[in-house]
Amino acid sequence: MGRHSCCYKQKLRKGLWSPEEDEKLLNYITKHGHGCWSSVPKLAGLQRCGKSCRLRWINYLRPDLKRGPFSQQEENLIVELHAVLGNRWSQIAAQLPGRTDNEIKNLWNSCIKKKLRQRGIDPNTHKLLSEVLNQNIDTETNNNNNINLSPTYKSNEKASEGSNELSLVEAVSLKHPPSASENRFNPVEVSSTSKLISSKSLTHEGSVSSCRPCDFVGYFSFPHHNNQNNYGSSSDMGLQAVNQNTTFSFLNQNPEFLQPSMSSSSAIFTAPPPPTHVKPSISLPSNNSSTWDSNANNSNSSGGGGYFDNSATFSWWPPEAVKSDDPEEIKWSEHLHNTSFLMGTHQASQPANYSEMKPESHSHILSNSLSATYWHHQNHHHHQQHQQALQASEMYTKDLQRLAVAFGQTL
DNA sequence: AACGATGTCAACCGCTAAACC
DNA sequence: GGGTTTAGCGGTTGACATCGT
Repeated sequence: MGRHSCCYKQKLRKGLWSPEEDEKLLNYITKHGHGCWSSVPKLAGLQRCGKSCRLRWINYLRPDLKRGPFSQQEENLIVELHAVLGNRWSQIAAQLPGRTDNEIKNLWNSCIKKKLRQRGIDPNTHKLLSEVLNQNIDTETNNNNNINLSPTYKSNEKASEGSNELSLVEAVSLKHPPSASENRFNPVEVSSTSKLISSKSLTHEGSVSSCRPCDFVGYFSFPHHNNQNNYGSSSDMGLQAVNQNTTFSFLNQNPEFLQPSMSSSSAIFTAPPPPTHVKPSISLPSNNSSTWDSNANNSNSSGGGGYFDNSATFSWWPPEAVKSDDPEEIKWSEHLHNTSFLMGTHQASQPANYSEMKPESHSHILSNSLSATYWHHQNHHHHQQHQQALQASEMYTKDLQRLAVAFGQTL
């Protein structure tokens, strides 16, 4: 770990925070609020730079932080959100109250990525690794055919690395849209989620070899677009980006639209009707349900009645990943009929009190304030959801406009 | 018990965009 | 309009913990 340039100049402390420092910062912000971060350390009597104080507050001292390990449902949600948002950790964190972007990023890099790879899923694209391999071969083929990518796209290539943003193959498909009969790199597919949803794996009433969140995003969000073959307006794109965020809550609330009659390695899905109303973004527990904490704590309970409980009854892991001789795992796979997406391993549910799981110097403060701050989450989240939906809309519109510029298209 | 490999996570770095002057 | 400051974000690092031999 290095030191901020400002820390060098002022010979400020670096590294781990001591309990005394935490207490100073906590006391100061509790009394005065943070105001301008650069002035906080001086006023709080800390030998730290403002940036360091801000980070410490956001990632550790903030009273509304949820402590303890991630529940299975939280992990599933992160995977779902990552399939849509890519490495936009702050936006993902915004959907998980009490979790920080740093925490989620760490979890992703240390744990979830590994789990996905173990199950043959590319964590960057959320596609089967074999599919990704095929795409790379396609890409090479296209490159050999002298398809020139504009500098604009190339400059974004690194940015989209590690995310599910438009892949090279997808971008090329915009430049060279296939015929309707081919329907392989359908622009609609790109517009729906900034992800390619291969007609090979999802058809209107087709057999799919694997069922992944990214597939359902495009499919259930915009089934009425299936036969379109135009690029749509930029405003359409924005709306679709918003719709895309509705997909998971739509699925969670309408599991009947996912009726996988699992037979060996394939499942048949019937097409759902288009959503009749749009509920922006991933939903949090409603006011009628118990708190987030109780939902998380009930991760192993099938009848909790919260955000995660009406989940779809399918798994997006390759079937072989589910098969196991271990009775415990078999039992777990049965349990998953009542859960959202299968993360594979049977992890312990959240303890009743997070602070008990991970004793911290300020755990008593954090746990005491948790329930109080949850009210704040509940009451402000609808507004937050709306803002995030708008942001997502703008974000995808920008991405698509960038690509449009790159390929001389008008969106 | 010792040691290296691996995993976890808090904290830092560098960058960007917005706000401010 | 341009320079500076600030806030925020994602990538990376490194200390520490745990595991395996």
